[in-house]
Amino acid sequence: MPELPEVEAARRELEPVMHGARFERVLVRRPDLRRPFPRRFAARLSGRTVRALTRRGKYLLADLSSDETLLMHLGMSGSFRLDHSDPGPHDHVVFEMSSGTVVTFNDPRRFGVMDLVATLRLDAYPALRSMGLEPLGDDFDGAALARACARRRTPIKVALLDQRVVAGVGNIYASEALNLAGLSPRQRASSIATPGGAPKPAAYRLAAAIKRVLRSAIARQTAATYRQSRFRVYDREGEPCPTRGCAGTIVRLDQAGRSTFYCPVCQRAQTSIAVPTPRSRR
DNA sequence: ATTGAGACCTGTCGGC
DNA sequence: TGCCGACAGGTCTCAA
Repeated sequence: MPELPEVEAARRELEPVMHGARFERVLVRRPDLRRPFPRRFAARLSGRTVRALTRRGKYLLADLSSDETLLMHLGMSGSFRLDHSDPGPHDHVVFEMSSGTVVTFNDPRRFGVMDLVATLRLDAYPALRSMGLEPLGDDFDGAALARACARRRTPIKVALLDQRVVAGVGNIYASEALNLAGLSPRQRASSIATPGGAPKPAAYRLAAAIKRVLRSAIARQTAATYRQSRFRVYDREGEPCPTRGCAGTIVRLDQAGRSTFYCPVCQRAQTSIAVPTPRSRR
């Protein structure tokens, strides 16, 4: 489930019941997710008020009145539920909020994370410290993307999954954005930048495609209609490429152990890697 | 310093 | 029907 759009959708769902509310009771029904919970987890939350609920990449951040921040990551299979049903299997954490709502965290695979850190030291939190720009932020554009990709020799698809390059993009939307931008997932990340790190046109197209794909996914998530999302290429091996005028067929390929879906016709590696560019300075 | 492979954990789905 | 392997939208660590 959770890449940036899904996490943002969760944030928007939780915000009304958590923002300004107090943790009345915290139930930890299992001592660990991907990592053990921080010590005295429930006690440190109880009685605290949520001053703000924000998102950074795939993390949800609850700013607490105790000057600590609750970090939540959904991993591969995490989700929140707002109801009063009895806890079932894989319901690992239950928050009873003063707003009257019960927030239940469910995570079958337990790749999720819950952590507490002093808000003043939030920036030093390892996963956040090295995290790249927010793709929906104003400062993320072709130039920023090119800078982040310059000098990376991995395939561009693999680079997009690296949270240090762009925050919040995962396996689905990496494939989606590359298709929309008409870029091959196999070309080197550095191929969208000049040797000096300046953006090539592909960098602008890709940055715009990332924004567009994420925004439309958020809109779909937020829509009350719970219909299964339709993807351009993800999980569509053998189907026709959605690009207008393209007669290609989606293929699947393995990159760094993850599935990539793309159209070999309209996503041909543009530039054969080394396009000699005129003298450029660093 | 990068990069790839393996590990973590559980559920589901397709094939035999 | 039932079993078994392959695979799943994410990180983290380790070794080359």
